[in-house]
Amino acid sequence: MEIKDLYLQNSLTKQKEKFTPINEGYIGMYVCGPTVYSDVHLGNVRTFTSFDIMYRCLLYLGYKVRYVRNITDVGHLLDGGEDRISKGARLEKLEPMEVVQKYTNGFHKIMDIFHTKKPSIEPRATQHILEQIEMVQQILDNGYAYIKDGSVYFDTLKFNEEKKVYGNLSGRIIEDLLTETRDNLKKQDQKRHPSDFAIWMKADPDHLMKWNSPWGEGFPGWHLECSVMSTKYLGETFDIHGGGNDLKFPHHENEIAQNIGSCGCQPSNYWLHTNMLLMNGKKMSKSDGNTISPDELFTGDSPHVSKGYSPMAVKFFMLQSHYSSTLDLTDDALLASEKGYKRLMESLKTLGQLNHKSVGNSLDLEVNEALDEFMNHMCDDFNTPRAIASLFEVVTKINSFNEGHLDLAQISDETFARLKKEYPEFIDDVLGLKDENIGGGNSEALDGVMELVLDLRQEARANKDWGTADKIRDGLSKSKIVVKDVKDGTNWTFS
RNA sequence: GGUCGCGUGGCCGAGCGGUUAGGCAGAGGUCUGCAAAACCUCGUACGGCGGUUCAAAUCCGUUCGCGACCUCCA
Repeated sequence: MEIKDLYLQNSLTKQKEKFTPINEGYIGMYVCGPTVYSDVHLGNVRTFTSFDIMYRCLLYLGYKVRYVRNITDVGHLLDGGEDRISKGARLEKLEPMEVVQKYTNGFHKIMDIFHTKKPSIEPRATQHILEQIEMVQQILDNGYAYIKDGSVYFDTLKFNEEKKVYGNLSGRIIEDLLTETRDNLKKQDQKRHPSDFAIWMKADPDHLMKWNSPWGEGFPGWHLECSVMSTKYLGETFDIHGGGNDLKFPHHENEIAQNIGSCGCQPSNYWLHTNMLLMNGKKMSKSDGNTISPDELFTGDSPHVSKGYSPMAVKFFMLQSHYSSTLDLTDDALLASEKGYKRLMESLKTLGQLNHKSVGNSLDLEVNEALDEFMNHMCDDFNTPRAIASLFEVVTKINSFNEGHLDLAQISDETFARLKKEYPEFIDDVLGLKDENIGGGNSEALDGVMELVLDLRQEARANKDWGTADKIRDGLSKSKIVVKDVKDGTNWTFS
């Protein structure tokens, strides 16, 4: 099968390039996952939702994708040199792995709520200590690292002199890095150069998470896990590497250095970086406290929002901007997105109710064009805002057909079949948006009740008993059910 | 301080040399018992100042404002 051309903005080359996979029809994609030391926040959600859309889109295009997203459960250092996971453990009097499990569960729950697909493999750093030790050894053997008092450091200066690539991704110049950090040398006493970084850290006796290694008891450096796990599951060079753009430096830069330093090859052909979610114009950040949790957003229990917003409304809000742009979270924007999302969902329901009988095809072209545009925009670096714009072209068509403003008979059977098939696929399979009002177990019973109630109201209306008709409508509205009289009957939806 | 990015109509947000982004809000209309919804029409926006060009929101220079990274962060 012929797969449609896809163009990606590659952070490594800073250019938009036509995507060519290493193995035709197959894609290896690695995304840096969360560090599980506290609850996820919305910024994490935006990033992983963005990559989920990419994953979905690649699958829809017909690729076989192995999507690897790690869980970082060790190795992340705090300012004081303390492991993040250990810190969490000490504070909550839990085993480190208990902390890891707790927040991993929480992360999974939120990703489910946002209707994202599970990655093909979700490896953890602590499950790959042996491989990490091996990679440290390889880097040492290749001469790009040195041992200092039980720790192993990556020798960025030597690496750069030989390979000339350090700083390519993040646009740093190694000489600048050397001078720029000269005044904090005190914290870097073991390093030869300020830009060097630890790939293996010696552990203090009271450190909770530590392993034996050829260099003594210790734990792996943060950047190492991604180098190791991407290599293990996707090969030394794979297709796509993603992550938040705050990981570009030092994390991804160091990751590249480690891969090249151990096997001599560039880990990924295409690097994609998602931009930050802002709130009040500032980066939403756990460490700064400028944050809102998914739950607070759902319940509205936050000074930043006037009410609660459903997960899909929030997701739709995120998809209305490009993944590589910053997105400022505001109450007004959320309000607007919520309505747009509902209109989109309504159109899906309306489409399902259309009865088609073709007598012509004069409207085929515009329907097909709008449908074509969706994937065209998705294949242009996953331009979800434009793709959604073309979806709204279709919304208008569907509603016009429904209202009789456009003649549904003027599209061919073939086009109608395409509309019925692809439009819901675009929304659900590609964008991962689902109708939140469907399901819930009691909908069958509710449907029956509603049918009866609306029948009664219809009788009242037929008798011009407006008082009763309006009473029913107002009463239902208190239960968040909106009644709409259309030309041949009455519809209802949740508000 | 160094590096990079951004400033678009009331709000959010695409576009990045010439053609309608889109959503929400607002105005008018159609429909309707009323309402809601839906559909149709409408705003002529691109921080300031210069420049390049037949043509600039889109390129160049400059200036102001904002943000990100340089330290853990998606």
